[in-house]
Amino acid sequence: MRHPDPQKRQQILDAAGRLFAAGRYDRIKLDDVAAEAGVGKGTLYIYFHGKEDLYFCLIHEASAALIERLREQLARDEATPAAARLRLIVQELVEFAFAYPQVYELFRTVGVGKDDARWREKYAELSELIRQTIADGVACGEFADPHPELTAVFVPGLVRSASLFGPGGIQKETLVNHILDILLRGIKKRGEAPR
Amino acid sequence: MRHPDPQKRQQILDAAGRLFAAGRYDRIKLDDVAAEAGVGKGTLYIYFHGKEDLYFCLIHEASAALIERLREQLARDEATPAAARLRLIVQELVEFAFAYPQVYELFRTVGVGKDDARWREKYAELSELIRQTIADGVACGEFADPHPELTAVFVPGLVRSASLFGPGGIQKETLVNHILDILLRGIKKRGEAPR
Amino acid sequence: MRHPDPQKRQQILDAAGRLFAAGRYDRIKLDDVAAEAGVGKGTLYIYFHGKEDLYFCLIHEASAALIERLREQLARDEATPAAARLRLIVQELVEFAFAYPQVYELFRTVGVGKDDARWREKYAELSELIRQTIADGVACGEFADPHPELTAVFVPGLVRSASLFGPGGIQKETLVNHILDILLRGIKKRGEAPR
Amino acid sequence: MRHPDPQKRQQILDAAGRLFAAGRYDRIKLDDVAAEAGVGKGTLYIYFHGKEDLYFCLIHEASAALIERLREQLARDEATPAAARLRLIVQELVEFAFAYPQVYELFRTVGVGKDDARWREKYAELSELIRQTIADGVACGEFADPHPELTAVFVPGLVRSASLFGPGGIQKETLVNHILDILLRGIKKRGEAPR
DNA sequence: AATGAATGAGCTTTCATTCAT
DNA sequence: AATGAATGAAAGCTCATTCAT
Repeated sequence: MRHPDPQKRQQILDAAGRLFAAGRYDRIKLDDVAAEAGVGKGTLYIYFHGKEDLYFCLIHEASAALIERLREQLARDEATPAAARLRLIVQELVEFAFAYPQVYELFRTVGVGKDDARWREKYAELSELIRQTIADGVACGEFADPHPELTAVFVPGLVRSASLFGPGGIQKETLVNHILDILLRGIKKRGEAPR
Repeated sequence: MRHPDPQKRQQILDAAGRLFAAGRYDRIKLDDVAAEAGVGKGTLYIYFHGKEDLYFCLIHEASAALIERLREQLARDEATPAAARLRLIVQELVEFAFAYPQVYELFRTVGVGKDDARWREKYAELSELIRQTIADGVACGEFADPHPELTAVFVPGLVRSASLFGPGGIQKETLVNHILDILLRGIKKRGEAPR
Repeated sequence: MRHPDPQKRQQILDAAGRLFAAGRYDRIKLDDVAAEAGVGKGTLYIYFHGKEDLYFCLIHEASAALIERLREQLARDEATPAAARLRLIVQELVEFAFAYPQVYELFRTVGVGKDDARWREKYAELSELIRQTIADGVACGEFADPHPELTAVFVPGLVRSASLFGPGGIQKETLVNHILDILLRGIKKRGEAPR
Repeated sequence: MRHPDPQKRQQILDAAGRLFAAGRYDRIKLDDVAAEAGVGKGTLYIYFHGKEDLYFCLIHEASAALIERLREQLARDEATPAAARLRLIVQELVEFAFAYPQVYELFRTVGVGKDDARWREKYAELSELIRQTIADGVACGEFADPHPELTAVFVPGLVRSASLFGPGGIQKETLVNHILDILLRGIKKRGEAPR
């Protein structure tokens, strides 16, 4: 598996992304992927081992890109309070969900079979990034969370729920704020601030 | 499509549930479903229109059952505070996720294409149930939530995230508590306890 | 194969006749035959060995009826000239084709494989009847025909061609006359009447 | 449905012709057609939409070829008397029936359902060709025929009857002559030749 | 005798993969 | 390297036939 022309490889991944995001794995024909990418069907097999491989490469590279962005963002603002860093993460996730709804939709399609080792690994990376942020917040007394590793998996889950099932036409800003509201303060009405 | 023997129909649904939950839609052969159900292949077509129909009936009836249970529970405790009712919902969802992990896993696999109208409808019912509960809490001054319809879709999302990606071996109790903690109070450390 | 209720048997044959005449053998489902006949599917197997048997019984009995009628007619008019007897045959065939277009249509569907021994036998009977009539005409100097056995198979062929492919809305009378015209005198214009 | 290799398409049609002519439509398996043609089963679907399409293409192209030949023959002998032209037609039909008994047999199997529009159209073309020839003969005083359009459908019918049900081992020559005898002069014995 | 639910062999069709060009 | 015609394994589905009731 040499990849003589990285640009053509990307062309194929883009096409595949568009199609896989739009329909179920088993309904996407490689014929269509090839057509959408504007290459011959045989060419797919020069750049990928087969349908499954193409699919997982797609998922893998999309999530790698997302994580990469997140890391960069977080690295830039290392000193800020944990809540701000969490906001950054949520913002980035929402941003991503709006910018590449197909890819976000893709994530949803991933099975949890053993095939998906590569994807689970990426997901674990993402969770860990979030968990660390929360754990930092706890360490510095900003957060109180007995199960940061659990809360961590909630974060992308909230974004996902909202973009899949939430009311249509919602604003990014609104969504980010609401997720953070819930995440940070819950919905329980506070007693009057103690005098 | 008459259904002469409802028991046999259920037999098939059960078998299908087991298989579909364990693997991807396109890898499940109707041959296997028939074998698992202990019926002939043709029999499947007496009770269902085909593979797709079997699949969606499965989803639909599973979620209908879940919603039914929820409604019953909520009806029984109409008077309790909203927080208690929310706990009931989360408990029920978690219970369900642990009791029928296959079905919960099934939900994940549902496409969002137009085919799934029947399923979206069920999902909407579930969300509405939750939204109403939150809205009630807001009405009686117990909750403060500017977007109950958004929060509503978060609730099953949290359960899903936890059961799919959460740390293995977690206790139902712990999970319910943590979800409610987040949902009600968030993770932000409160100011000093009021004197 | 006992036939406990001859009337029910006929009921089935009638229904089958209607359906087989309307469509290709392989497109007719025994389900439909049973429904059309107003009996259970299993009942078909009490009166017939199976689909093939039902089909051939149908053909066989229909042609037997036709031949029976022909024989009766011919027996009644034994003394008439051969041309008149031939007219009788053509009339009867046309009559039959108009009265039971389904059955006539059925004849068309018969395969010529070895399965059809029973039908070929019936067809041979019909041809022989005609051949004999022609041969009689030759014997008494009324006809001149070097190949009566060939002419004999032409006769039902002409009726068939006309009813299958002939112009729609044709009158029985016209058809009979034209067939006899051709058969007896051809289309060649006679030279001026001698002298 | 592109047809990249017309030769392979013909290969398949030939194989299909051999098989369909030998047995009933529903007993012919595409597996066998593929094997007979020496191609993979999937290849059939590159060149045809499916079994039905293959079948009708077969019928259509065979009759198109027959009609083409006829037209050529007739064009060559435009000036000859109508009787000679009719002989040409019968000769050609008989020739065809002997050369491609399968195809002739095929014609018989065609349903008269609405599917067969394409075939009926071809059949109409053939009839019209014959009708025109007869009408010409009538116009120039050679024939007397009050229903040329009816006589026209008789012509292929005669060939068919003979080849399907006629006595085995008959000579082409004999058949052609007998058909023409009947068609032109009938079987009625003429009065004594005019002195 | 009559039924129709159940069956499963066997069909048509699809599509990931290969490979000659 | 790139292609797309060819392939055939494997799938979904049908329906003649059976058989418990």
